[in-house]
Amino acid sequence: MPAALQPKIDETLPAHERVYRALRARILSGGMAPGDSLTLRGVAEALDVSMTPAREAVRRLAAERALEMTPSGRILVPTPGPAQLDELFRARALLEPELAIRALPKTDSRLIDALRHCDDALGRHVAAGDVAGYVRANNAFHTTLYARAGAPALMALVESVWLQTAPVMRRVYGRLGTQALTDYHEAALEALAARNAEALAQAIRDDVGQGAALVAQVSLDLVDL
Amino acid sequence: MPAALQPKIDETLPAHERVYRALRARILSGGMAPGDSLTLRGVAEALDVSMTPAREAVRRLAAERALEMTPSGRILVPTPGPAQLDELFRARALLEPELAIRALPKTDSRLIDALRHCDDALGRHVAAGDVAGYVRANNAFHTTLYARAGAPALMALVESVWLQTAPVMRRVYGRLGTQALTDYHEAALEALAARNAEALAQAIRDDVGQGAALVAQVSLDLVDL
DNA sequence: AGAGCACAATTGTGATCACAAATTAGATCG
DNA sequence: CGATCTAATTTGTGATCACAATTGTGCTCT
Repeated sequence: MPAALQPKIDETLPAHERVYRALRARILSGGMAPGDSLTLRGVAEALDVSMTPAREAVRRLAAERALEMTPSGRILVPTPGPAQLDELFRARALLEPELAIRALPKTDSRLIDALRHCDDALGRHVAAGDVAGYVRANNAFHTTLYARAGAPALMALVESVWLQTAPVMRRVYGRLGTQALTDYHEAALEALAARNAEALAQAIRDDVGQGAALVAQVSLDLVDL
Repeated sequence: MPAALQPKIDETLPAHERVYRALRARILSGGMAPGDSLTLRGVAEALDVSMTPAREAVRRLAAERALEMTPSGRILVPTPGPAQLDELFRARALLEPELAIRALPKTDSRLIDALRHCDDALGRHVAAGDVAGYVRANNAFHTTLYARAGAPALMALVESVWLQTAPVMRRVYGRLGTQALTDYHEAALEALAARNAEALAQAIRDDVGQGAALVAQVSLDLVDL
């Protein structure tokens, strides 16, 4: 378990919240691989808090299915099988177009600029072969768009799914080296600018579908690790 | 905060798990109204545990958005507004047909019998005007069906949504007295027996839509409480 | 050399306590 | 009589500790 767990953390926040955000950011950015194990004392020491807030943060992540606590009490990053990954991408395909459509009427040029900025950064990271940067920019694109929907309940569901898929995606992109990825974000941006709800939904579905296809392609290789 | 918080609890389970299940069951069965407040010491004392496991259980429910912890630290049952209720029923309309369809190929006569049993009990409770019984039977019907899908990731998402809607539904049914409710469960059972996926999905969508309509009908009256 | 076993270290669980912030209650003043 | 300020109480937070179960390790015996 490497250090550098705390990039930029507000000191005034409660300890359990700081731990939660640190772990969450690390999971989303691909800093943890499926099967990795954690200890409460390790997390607590890394973030300089006691065991109590560390436990609360871990249990909160476990409730979001981002971490798993085995009956015996061990804490580990879940290893979703092909069936579970299918569930998760199906949930994305159902929920994310809804969020995008709800964001559409609230879209302005500033949002489109911000999204285009995310997409540019994404393209740069692909060109540079920076997997971590790619994952981060991809997260930023979707999160920025969906946040505009102003739908916290739906957003929470999607974020739980992203937390569950993040560890595998990091591995998937690492395997494929971000090669030959069709950029459906461009299509989404065009639909956004044209105020075309159906085209937007389709672009999101395609983007999710591409992720699902990549995972399916690699998931067979992953079993033998 | 009344007693009778523990109906039937395994003593061997960890304390935090017992507390979680007790609170969860109480929320799902309509035992808590939106805006109700809890205290860690109150929960702990009611279930005869210390504050630590009570806190973990409450925070777990908070992660599932079944409870809310205000910045100042108060614990209360959320009061979703019309916009959030729309989100939640939209999520149900998107996710639950998927679960039903996944349960279809695994359906056998035993499952149909179990579901019909739930539906019968539901009808009895409607006739008797037993709101709590109605809510419980309705939960049992959907949970039994969806569990057959064998899709834990999707199931977790749906359960989070149910936890969020449960407190309002109890109030809604209490207001309407379970009057004149079209029983879409019958249609679902027929589609299940006929192995008709589309009809099944439509029955579920109708059922969810009816719930959404009821909430919309009553939500205006609820603001002035 | 490999399987079985006992001992030691690790680890999650839960209780207790001190503390600070927030809420409530009560008294006082206008 | 009502508003406001103050004090007492309530309440969540987080640290520490003891304990039991699990895990890891090194040794022994075959």
